[in-house]
Amino acid sequence: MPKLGMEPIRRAALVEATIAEIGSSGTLDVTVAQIARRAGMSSALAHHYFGGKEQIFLAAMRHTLTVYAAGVRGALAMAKGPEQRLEAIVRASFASSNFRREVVAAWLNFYVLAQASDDARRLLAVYQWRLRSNLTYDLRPLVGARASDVADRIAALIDGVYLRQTLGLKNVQGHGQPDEAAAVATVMGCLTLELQRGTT
Amino acid sequence: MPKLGMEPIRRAALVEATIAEIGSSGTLDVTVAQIARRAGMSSALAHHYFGGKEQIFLAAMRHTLTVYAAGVRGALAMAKGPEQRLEAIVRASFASSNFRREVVAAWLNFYVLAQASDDARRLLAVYQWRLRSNLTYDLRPLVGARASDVADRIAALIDGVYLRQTLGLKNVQGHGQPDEAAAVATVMGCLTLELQRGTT
Amino acid sequence: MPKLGMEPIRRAALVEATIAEIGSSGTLDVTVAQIARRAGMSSALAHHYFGGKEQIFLAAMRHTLTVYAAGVRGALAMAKGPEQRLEAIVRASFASSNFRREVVAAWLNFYVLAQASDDARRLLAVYQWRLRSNLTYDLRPLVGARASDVADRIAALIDGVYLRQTLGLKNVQGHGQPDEAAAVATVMGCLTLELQRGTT
Amino acid sequence: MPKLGMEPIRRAALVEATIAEIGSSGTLDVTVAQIARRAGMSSALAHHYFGGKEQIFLAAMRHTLTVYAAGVRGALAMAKGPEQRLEAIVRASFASSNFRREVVAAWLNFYVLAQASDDARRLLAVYQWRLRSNLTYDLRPLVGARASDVADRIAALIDGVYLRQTLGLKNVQGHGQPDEAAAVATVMGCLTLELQRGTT
DNA sequence: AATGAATGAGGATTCATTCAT
DNA sequence: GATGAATGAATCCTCATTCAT
Repeated sequence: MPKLGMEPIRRAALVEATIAEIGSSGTLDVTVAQIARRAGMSSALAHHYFGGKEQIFLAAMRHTLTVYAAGVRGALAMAKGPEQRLEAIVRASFASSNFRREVVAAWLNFYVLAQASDDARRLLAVYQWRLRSNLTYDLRPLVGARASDVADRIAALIDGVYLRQTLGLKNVQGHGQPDEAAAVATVMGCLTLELQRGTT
Repeated sequence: MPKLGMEPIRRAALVEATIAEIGSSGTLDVTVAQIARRAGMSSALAHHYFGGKEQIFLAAMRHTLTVYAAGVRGALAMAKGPEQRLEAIVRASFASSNFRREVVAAWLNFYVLAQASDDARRLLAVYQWRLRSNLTYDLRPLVGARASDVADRIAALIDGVYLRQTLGLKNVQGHGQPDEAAAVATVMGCLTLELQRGTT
Repeated sequence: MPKLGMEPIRRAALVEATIAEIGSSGTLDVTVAQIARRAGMSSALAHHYFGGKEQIFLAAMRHTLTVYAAGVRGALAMAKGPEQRLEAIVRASFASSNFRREVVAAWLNFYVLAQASDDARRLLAVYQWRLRSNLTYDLRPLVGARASDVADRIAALIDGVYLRQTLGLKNVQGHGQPDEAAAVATVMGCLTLELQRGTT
Repeated sequence: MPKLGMEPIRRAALVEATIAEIGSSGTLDVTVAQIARRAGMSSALAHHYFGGKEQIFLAAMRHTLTVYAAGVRGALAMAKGPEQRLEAIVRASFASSNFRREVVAAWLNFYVLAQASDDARRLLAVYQWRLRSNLTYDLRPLVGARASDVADRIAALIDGVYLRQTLGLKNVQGHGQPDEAAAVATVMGCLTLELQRGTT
């Protein structure tokens, strides 16, 4: 029962399915047919709407990064002062919407995709640039000239926690399923020390 | 001219070629034929020696991790006292033998491989366990009960620096090519603060 | 705004588009979607009007041959006597309405279509039969019993000139774009000799 | 039972099969699988040896043109004097090795291929150039300045006879199966008149 | 020890065609 | 009348893997 205006619905379904499929296989070795099946349509339709596999991947990536960015933006909107804002960024980074098994696995694979696709690399670069920019902005009043270095450290730490999470091992001290609290604690531990040290 | 004792030579050549090929493509989407060609032999011979593609990958992984472990061990042997030993671990992690573009790219892909292969996951788990164990051992006398948390933090930070390096962006403040000094500085910055805080 | 009597307009547009598309690609490897797009409608509508791809092709063929036949008929109507009529046929064959790059390319492909489609073969056969018939009729009084042979020769020559034109090479001595005058000269050269020889 | 030196054998088999397949379908719409099956191997092997479908087609074309050229060369070697040489060319053009149903059909399709492939176009251009060159060379002493025009005429006539043959209609007065004698007669009829006219 | 030969399985992509609106 | 939606069926091509030599 074909209707009009299916395109956005189909595209969204495919993006979700792509993340889920990458997440569940842990790999980019996912066929368009698998993705399409999970999204409830034929692979031909997937091609029709996206033009090709890489574009499907890129759309999934864009979506993931957009959701992440929205989370950070929302958290920042409610935070008062640099300290709160920094913690908001960290918490948003591990909010349950992003820090789920499948999303984390997809994230890892986006880094791989970025090795081969310029578009993908650009997307990731923007994400990193924004994160670093956000961190630096709020670190400046707190740690002065060290802001830049500290931002790098925190950003790397966040990515590192994500990366370790992909193994499904206890990233900090717990479970196996992503542990938001532990992840936040790991990063905040570092951040706290930096803030204590201050601008020296 | 078939020779005796060719096996170890062939295997080593294939392992090197595998890392190089993964490194240069940035992906596990590498054909056995490519690897074999780079190693100067037919793909049939590669199969003969390793039995299959996955085993080639695993051997490459094992090799990479072994080289890394040897580097750490060597560095530890010359270090005196916990502080020196900790720094030795960090330095070894970014020693030029490991921290090269292609090796870093391979490393990333090993994390992906670990998502799909139990053997690969085990190898990475051992690496992480060993790193954490080393760190905890030397942190204990310096930060007491916090050793475990700090070890997690440092380990995650190291992996994060690696991960960011894959994008070829400035991982800390510079360049584009792996910058050993910057990487060490990033991690040591965190470690120093932790040590300053001590056991409180 | 659906209108009445759209059918003939749509059909004509599709036929034109088909010839143009075959002409510009040089091949029958043309998708219905391409044709429909060029004709300014959806491919579904193209199917609606023609029932299928082959019928679209056949319609384009029929149209091309019809235009050609009309050209010949018109030219014959104004010619006096066998010689003039023969020349009229030759001239009409290379009149600019037919002897255009895209039409020539389409023509070539109709020969290919005729290999696979009986309907197409019939259409071409009729064209050839008519041409031969026209030629023979006017040759008879001029070359007597040789009329049949000469007609074959002239007909083959006309087709040969068309065929060579598809390569875009100098069909006779010049250019690259269809050269009506040169084509006519080539054929008339042969015809003139035959007429000079007469009925012997 | 794999042997060595299979490559030339396989390639030859594929070339033959390609011509046969194009000939029997009358189209370039032939799948690699069909060709490979006819040649007694898997389609994968066909790709292995040729790299792709277009190259298979080009090889078939090259082969066809090479056989034709060899035929002409052989005929010329035994001919004495311009007249004999000219007739030799014409006869060779319709020798049974070339003038077979399937080869003629393939020939037609090579013209189509030439519309889309530069390599194919080049091959056909070389054939035409050689034919024209051969004709002109021997026509010069017989028809003087008209050599060039006459060569064009004869060449076009030869191609036209081929083209008409693709329809399987009586190209001259007979049969349905290629009629070598009739074809030769058609072309020689024209040539004879030209020679009689001489250099005027 | 080493490889050319060979293939089955699979995957991205295209396209004619159908259908509900 | 007209079209977006949707798909099954192909087709080209790749590749890991096997085997006979």
